[in-house]
Amino acid sequence: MQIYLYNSLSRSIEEFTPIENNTVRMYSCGPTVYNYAHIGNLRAFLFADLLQRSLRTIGNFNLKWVMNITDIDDKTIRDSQLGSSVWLKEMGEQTHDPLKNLKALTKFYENEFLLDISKLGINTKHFYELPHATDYIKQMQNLIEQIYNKGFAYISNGSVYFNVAKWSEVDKYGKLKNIDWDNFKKGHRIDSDTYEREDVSDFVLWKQKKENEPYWDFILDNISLPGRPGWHIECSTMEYSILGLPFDIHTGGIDLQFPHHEDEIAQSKAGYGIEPNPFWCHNEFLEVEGKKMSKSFGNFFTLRDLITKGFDPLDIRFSILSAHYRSKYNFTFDGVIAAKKARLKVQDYIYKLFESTASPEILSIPNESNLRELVFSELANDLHTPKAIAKLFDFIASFPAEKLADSLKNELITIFTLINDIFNVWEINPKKEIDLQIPDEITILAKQRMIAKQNKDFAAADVLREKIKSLGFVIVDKKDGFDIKPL
RNA sequence: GGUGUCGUCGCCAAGAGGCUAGGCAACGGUCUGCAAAACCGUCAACACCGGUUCGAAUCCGGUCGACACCUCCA
Repeated sequence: MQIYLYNSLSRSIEEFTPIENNTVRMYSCGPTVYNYAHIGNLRAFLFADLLQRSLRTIGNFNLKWVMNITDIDDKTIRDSQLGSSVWLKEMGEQTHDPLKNLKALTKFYENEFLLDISKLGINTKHFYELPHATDYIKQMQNLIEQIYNKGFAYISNGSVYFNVAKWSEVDKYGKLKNIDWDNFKKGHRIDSDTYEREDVSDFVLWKQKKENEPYWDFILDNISLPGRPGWHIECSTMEYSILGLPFDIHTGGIDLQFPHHEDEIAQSKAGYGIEPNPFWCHNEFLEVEGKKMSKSFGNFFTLRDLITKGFDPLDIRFSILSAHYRSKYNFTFDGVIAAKKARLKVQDYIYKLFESTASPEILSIPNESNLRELVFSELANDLHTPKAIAKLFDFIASFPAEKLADSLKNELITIFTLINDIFNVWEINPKKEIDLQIPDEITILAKQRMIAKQNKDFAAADVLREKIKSLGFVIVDKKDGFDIKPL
């Protein structure tokens, strides 16, 4: 099926076709590993996952999906410095080597990050590579050198800056976002580095080392510049080194449009001479209770915070997928609970597909109600998950599982398997009878209740049911007996 | 200050000139001793004020409100 995607470059929905045959090369801006990922971060990764799964399943493309791990920046350096108050003992002993400390901290959070996204239903086997910025220092220096040699960079106080004014003579700077440069310069941008730049819009390619910071040697134009890379240069370099230029799609949060992605385009084009990628896809932000997530509002949640509160990561995945990726999503606990119920409703339907129908009433499904077409055509239209889900619910209501002929059920199992290759929140299996350990105490109370019930002493029966409930179990009456389930 | 997005039923969330989106909740029913679950059914909304139009949530202007970006940020 042809896939259409909104492209931030053209600000419109475009037909997507890969540059090279049937393989899509996609780069996603990944995490800076200085802390646990929060749900806002995770929305961006869930969006990238939705996109790559849709391309695989609906577009039938092979995927080369690359996501970088930023393991060097101001925050990772700050938090890994000797004596850091946020150093955890799980990271090991700190040393006097700043680079070793940096690696220990970032490795720890990288592992936690990979665990988190796995819980959210992202299959880490889908990644072609998860490159680390610190493994590409040489390549970054090489790119900086090319930019410098072509005259689009200058050295100032031991750092190297990109010359935006110079570059603007050659190509547009501001492709992804309209910037009012006159007012931009008047704006309250405050940066300690400002005075070292020729112009506030210039950005750093290479930062001079400071005391007790990790650094790499770098000789540019016969000048020794011990330091570390700027933030934007890493993506340009890794895209080039791993995927090659131009590649197909670049994803990231909408906040990265400017300056990060704008700077990436400028760097790649200035240095390598190639516009990096034709498609830019950005996801909107997630808010919590209608507000930007921030620690001061008390609405800042990491995935593990939510798991501690009893939320299932798959329900978080489904709740985030229930909003379109380009609209703000208002994350609320009630929303996750509603998503859970909706998700389980579909799950129950899937379970029923594995049960045989004794006297089926529905023997065929008309072509216009083909579930695969209904759902995939919505997803193919700029990943419209809310509509896809609505179509799914319409279908379930129109074709109840208990009325379907077995042959239809088998077809639907195949279709649900495909749909779940994208959503990845359901089990495409018969319902498993879970062997729960019911405490003897509960079983005894339940038996007492059944006896009271048989004696028509319903008052006593209700008291016993309440007692069982207070102990965390619920009694479900059946024709001749009862089931005990955890609350 | 500049730029942009958005205000849709109790909640979440689609729609972008005429055609019931959907989910959760609520209410009624089937089932049950009563429940729970499940299933069936009901229900409603387009921030405000003007304008364009035969017709406006949808287009235009204004007002109010929310949020974001311009600084590290998904």
